[in-house]
Amino acid sequence: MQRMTRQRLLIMRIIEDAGRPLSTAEILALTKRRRAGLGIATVYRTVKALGEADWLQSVDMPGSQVRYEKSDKAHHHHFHCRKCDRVFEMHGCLGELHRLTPRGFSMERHEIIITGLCATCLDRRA
Amino acid sequence: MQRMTRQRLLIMRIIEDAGRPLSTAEILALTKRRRAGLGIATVYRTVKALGEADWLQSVDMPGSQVRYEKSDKAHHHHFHCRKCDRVFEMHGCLGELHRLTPRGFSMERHEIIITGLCATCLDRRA
DNA sequence: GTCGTTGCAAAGCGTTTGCAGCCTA
DNA sequence: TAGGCTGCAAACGCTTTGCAACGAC
Repeated sequence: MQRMTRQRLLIMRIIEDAGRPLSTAEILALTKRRRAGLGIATVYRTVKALGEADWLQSVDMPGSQVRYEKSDKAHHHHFHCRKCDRVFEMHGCLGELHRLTPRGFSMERHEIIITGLCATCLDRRA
Repeated sequence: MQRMTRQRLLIMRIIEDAGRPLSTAEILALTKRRRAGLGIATVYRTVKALGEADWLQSVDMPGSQVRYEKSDKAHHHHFHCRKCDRVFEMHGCLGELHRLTPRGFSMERHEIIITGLCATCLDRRA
């Protein structure tokens, strides 16, 4: 992360504007929509570099591609819409997580993922 | 799932004996340990067929391979050891999950994943 | 004997990497 | 102008699929 290039600025702007975690495919599609496409390898290398710089963090969704979001957010979890495959941020968390951890095991991180239909897909189905 | 073959019996027995969700690679390794190796394609096809027959279900662990476990278990969640990469079952669940779901969204499933060190890896480190 | 199942190898698909050329600092 | 960054294409690792041979029923 030593030089600021057109590609990096574009990717950072796209992630900041998204309002939800984006996959590399989504990032690439959004660069094309802005008529400023770039190589998929650059997207992968950039999100990796931005992660190492602690500017973004990855969001692993089970059974789906990894998404990326800015790392300056408060602790939160994610909602995965099974219809449009988009991921949304959910505010808050649940206590009592240590209660689930098996005896003798140490908890370092936790993830709560809710799957279902987002508001848009619910509306469209009606 | 029309014929019961040596390969299918073996895979079913391995999953039943495991006591924790297994990946296709783990299943294959366990068949080899029993000196009864088989093709990796057979493992994939068998877990798919067993899933369609509702005998097992897949456990998607973020950033790791899919694991498989018998589907006759009570509702539970999973612990992922970041050192040995094994996945363990955790009993119980947390209430209040609907509290996290965004307004206008519908929750269908949820997943709680705790990451850390399992008892074995904690002991070995000491 | 039939045809569902297996094993191999090839094909897919998302992700990573090698390398020549580009462009930021 | 140096060398970090990009884009292409090849390589990779995991998963799926085509096809001939096998074996459960």
